[in-house]
Amino acid sequence: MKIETVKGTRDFYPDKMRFRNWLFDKLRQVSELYGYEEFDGPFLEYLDLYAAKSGEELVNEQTYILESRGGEKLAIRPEMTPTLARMVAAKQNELRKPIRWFTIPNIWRYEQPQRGRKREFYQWNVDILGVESMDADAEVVAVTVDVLKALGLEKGEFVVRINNRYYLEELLKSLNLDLSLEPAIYREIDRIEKLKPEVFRANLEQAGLDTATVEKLETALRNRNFGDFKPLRDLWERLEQYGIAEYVEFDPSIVRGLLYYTGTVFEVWDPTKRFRRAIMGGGRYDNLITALGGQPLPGVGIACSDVTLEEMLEQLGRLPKLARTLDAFVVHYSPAERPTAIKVASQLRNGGLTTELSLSDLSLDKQLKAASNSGAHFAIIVAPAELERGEVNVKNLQTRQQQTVRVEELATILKGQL
RNA sequence: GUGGUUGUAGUAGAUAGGUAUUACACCUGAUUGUGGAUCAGGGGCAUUGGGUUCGAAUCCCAACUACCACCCCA
Repeated sequence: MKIETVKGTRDFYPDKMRFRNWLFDKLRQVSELYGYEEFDGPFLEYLDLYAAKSGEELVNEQTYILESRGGEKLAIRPEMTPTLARMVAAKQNELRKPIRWFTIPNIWRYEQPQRGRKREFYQWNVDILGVESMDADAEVVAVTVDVLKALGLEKGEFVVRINNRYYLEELLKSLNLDLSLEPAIYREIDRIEKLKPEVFRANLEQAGLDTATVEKLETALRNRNFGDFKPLRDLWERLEQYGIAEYVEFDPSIVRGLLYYTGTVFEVWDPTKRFRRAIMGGGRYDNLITALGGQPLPGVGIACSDVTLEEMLEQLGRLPKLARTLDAFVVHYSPAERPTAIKVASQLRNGGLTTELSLSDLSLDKQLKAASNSGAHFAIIVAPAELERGEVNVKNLQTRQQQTVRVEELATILKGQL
């Protein structure tokens, strides 16, 4: 019987794990540079937590739902923001404001896997709560830009497209649109880039708009100038002060699917359009905490997945080359030297050097080959003749140069040469 | 959930019905105290399950995977 991985899941062999750790380290470093603290929550939540605000599609179609033995409906987390909101609401008064938190949880969504999209993935979330002004939104965008730069992306390789849902609302009002049509209209607006113009027009006319209105809407959505709409003006002023205005652009067609967003919404895109989808997404959610029983507390956050980031880096040829690193590999000439080899290895480890010890009595040839394949900087060869003088051979596996070193000085000397 | 493409050793990549090829990797060896070269030798593979056929990697069906387009999204 051959058992494979569950559809849409991944094994992280050490090679892959090295990349994942590298990625997470970058995400943590940048988050912490801005004063964000890491948190985590449970893998399972009550389904009700998502029922209210996450959006029908996400909850009904994409969430893994299971029943506990006690008959309660549980959900495997399909996103992290509701957990964050629940945690914040539960201890709202004792938490220092503003709340700056980040997390990298694994998230599950029942979707058709394809490139850049799995069923289990890790999702970096950065959130700031307790700030009403656009200062918070600007900070989140700044963290986002810095993360992408830290991952090695350069200007022109990504763009943060920003909109404000209230701007869009006013726009629709100015066109005298029936507000009951809004969800349908938003949906089409969100997809405008992917749809052919004819299809876009046809869809909207089907939703009840007349041709003249559709044309006006199209023109308005092409507008890259938000005029005197204050929240966006405030935001842009800050973005300029951060020095990141060159990485962002205003795009009135950004909507986002989650119901809880209010005000600012933004997405990171690949300007070359190699990805026909957002790489990151986020926005402001001013009502979510009250929806979960807390006092009013505004929030802004962004999320992205390890899968899309990896795909993005790969497409751009920016995947880091991460070799396994090991300081020393200790080999011995014959079984008689093994006790000393063990002592030598312990000594190196006590000195803080990562050290692998050969555990077999294979020929020196084989052991050196193993040392070479281990990725170690040095092979330490414990052999009888040198041992009589209290010395071991140290071979630099890159330069192939060999030196003789007194056992007591080994750790110190190696540290100096790494 | 819908439609399409796909699946050959660890990896890459031939094979258009007749005992599966090659490269790299791997293992063994080349007078026994030194790894990456060279040489010689070696093991391992047609996703799975059915069907057609004297005979299937090859044709047909199904399942599964990955990928692509919808859908949606990170």
